Amino acid sequence: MLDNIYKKLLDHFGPQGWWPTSNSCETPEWEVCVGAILTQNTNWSNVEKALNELKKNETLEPHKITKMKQEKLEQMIRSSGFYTQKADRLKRFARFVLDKGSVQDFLKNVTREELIAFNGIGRETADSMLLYACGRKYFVVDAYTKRIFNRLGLVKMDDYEEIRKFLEQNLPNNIKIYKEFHALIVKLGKTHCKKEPVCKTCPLTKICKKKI
DNA sequence: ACCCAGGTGGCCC
DNA sequence: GGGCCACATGGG
Repeated sequence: MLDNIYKKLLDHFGPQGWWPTSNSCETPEWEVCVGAILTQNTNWSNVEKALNELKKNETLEPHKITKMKQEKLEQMIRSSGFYTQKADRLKRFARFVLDKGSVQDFLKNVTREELIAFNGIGRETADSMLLYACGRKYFVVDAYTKRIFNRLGLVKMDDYEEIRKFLEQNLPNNIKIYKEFHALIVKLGKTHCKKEPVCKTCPLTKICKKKI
């Protein structure tokens, strides 16, 4: 079933290529983690501006962020919104990562529980980092995922962990599919049926019981 | 002038 | 466990 949905979305939209990173960063995985924090309830284009600002000034690397004045960091990431909170989160997170030894040590050893326990990282941000930076099979559940799978009648709840487990139990054992599927769900959510329940052009129309 | 965006934490009950 | 609310910018 999920297989079928995945194929339809992939056919319709094509590969989304998440998570986008620039080639200019020494460690793309670190850039993914920074992006994951900056994109909390924020349009990606605003996040890109903030990331470009950090790259332009060569201050994206974790040790630079730990040393930077909070006020300076706030101004550099201003475009991503909630910049006071996010600057604080980034500074503490960079410290947290470096205290693991290195970015590579962090990626290899950090646990989901540790990430969620970190103030400023919730379930979705944790799973985004685990999947797209650490390369581990955790499905990222966002508001679109909840909305779409509820309207498809495949889940009947709003609970993050329940939905994540449902997806992980029914998805092929393939990390590329985890990565691509989440991105495709976001694409679908952004482009179709924002104002329910009309969905004439929805690529899932034929398998929808309810409209997405 | 609204409304939304690749959420989270802190309250409150 | 869920229901509100603040947090803030930029684009449609």
